[in-house]
Amino acid sequence: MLVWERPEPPDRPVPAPLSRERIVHAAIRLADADGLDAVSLRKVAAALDVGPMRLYGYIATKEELLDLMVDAVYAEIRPTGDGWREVLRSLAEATRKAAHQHEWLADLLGGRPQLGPNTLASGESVAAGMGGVDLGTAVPAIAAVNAYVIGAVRREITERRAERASGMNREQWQNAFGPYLLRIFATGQFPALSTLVHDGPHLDADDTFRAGLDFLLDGIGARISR
Amino acid sequence: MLVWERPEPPDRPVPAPLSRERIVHAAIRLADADGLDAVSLRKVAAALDVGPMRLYGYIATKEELLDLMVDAVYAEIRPTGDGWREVLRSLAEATRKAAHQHEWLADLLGGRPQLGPNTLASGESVAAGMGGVDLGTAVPAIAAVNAYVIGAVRREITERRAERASGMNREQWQNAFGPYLLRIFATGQFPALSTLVHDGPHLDADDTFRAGLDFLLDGIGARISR
DNA sequence: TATCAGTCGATACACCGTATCACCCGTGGC
DNA sequence: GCCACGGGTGATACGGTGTATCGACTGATA
Repeated sequence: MLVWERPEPPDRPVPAPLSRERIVHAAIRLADADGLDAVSLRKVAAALDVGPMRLYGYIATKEELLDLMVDAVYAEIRPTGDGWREVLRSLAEATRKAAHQHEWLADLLGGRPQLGPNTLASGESVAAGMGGVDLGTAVPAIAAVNAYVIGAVRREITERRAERASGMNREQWQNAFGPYLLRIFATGQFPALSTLVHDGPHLDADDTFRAGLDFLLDGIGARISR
Repeated sequence: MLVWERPEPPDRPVPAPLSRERIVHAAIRLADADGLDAVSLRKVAAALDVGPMRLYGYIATKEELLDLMVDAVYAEIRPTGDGWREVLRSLAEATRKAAHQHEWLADLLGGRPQLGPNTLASGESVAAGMGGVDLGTAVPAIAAVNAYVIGAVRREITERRAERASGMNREQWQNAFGPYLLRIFATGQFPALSTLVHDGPHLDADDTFRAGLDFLLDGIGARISR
């Protein structure tokens, strides 16, 4: 058998070897582009030019893949700052920023126990930054900030999607849901809510997030200095 | 034709006519029993002794069914109390209680815009109870409490499921994940986190939820009385 | 060179949400 | 009283999902 009968095909370069990292990265790219629903094992495998079953040599289940995706994003979430307040604020802002870059994170945050290396490293940064605060306060404070961030980011991304789905900007959104809400409010069933929506401030997403976070940090601060 | 020729068949009573309410109720029962994954249009239809396509005469899509389920649960969430603090606390506790009775609520909360009648009625109760608080504070305060509740409930239910999945009680959970965490902590990569887990308080779910909620309400109170 | 072990992926299964459309039944018109 | 029609119903179908199974091929070893 002659050597040149099996030349290295130049237009089909030898693929990089499969790995957890390549799989997770491909899944993240799919999710970033088309949302979490676009992440199926078949599509991830296809993006890697591989049969679907091949992935099971690297991950046990789809849930594990989702967990790995979350942990991969946590690589970008490294709270820093001087003092507990800056650290907790940094944690919140970094998580929110990550969710802006990867909207699907909002669907996954808080939905599974996260014990991956990057998540733990993020936790380590927070724990280290709480130096001086007594543990009896630090533990519930961290838990509270985490809970707030999960919920706030979830609501924010949900609202963003709703706006995007029905037209583009907030004005069009009001045109879409406005009639329905106007009709509801016109019935007079919800007078206080109507007043609140009508006369209340129309904060943007940034201000809303920070206002809530400030409430929480103020409350924590009051406990610490007590 | 004689009257008794068509008696009411006693063992096959005429089925109640189909309705949104009956569909939603059946779906909630399925979700309560076996989780959200057990809610498929086919199973809901089967529970109602009906073909799957029949449901599309009452709901447009599965997402709409999920929205209706959430709104139905909001019928139980009617915050009451004297003064903004009691009202917000009542909102939080009632939502948490509902999630305890319907764990799937934790998966849905905050994941879709909720404009159903019961959700709006709940919002009305909150808005009405905030009387006296200036709107510039009330709006972000309500948003913050909602965000906190969504995240806190999500984390709590997630943890409860993890415990239930790996044995039964907290001790068994520690035996399941303990070795992994011990090995991680033994590497010394996460000293601060390790200290926090080791020497920190081990609050139960009730205390954790209330501690975070108190932080938030304290912070809101500081703003109101300023 | 022959055998074997192990990896890989094609195929299969059960299930999903939902589009389509033939059928059947009840009703109105003749 | 009979028939044609129209609309609601639900069987069937389609394209997708996660994953179990298992035959075939590959590479290494005796």
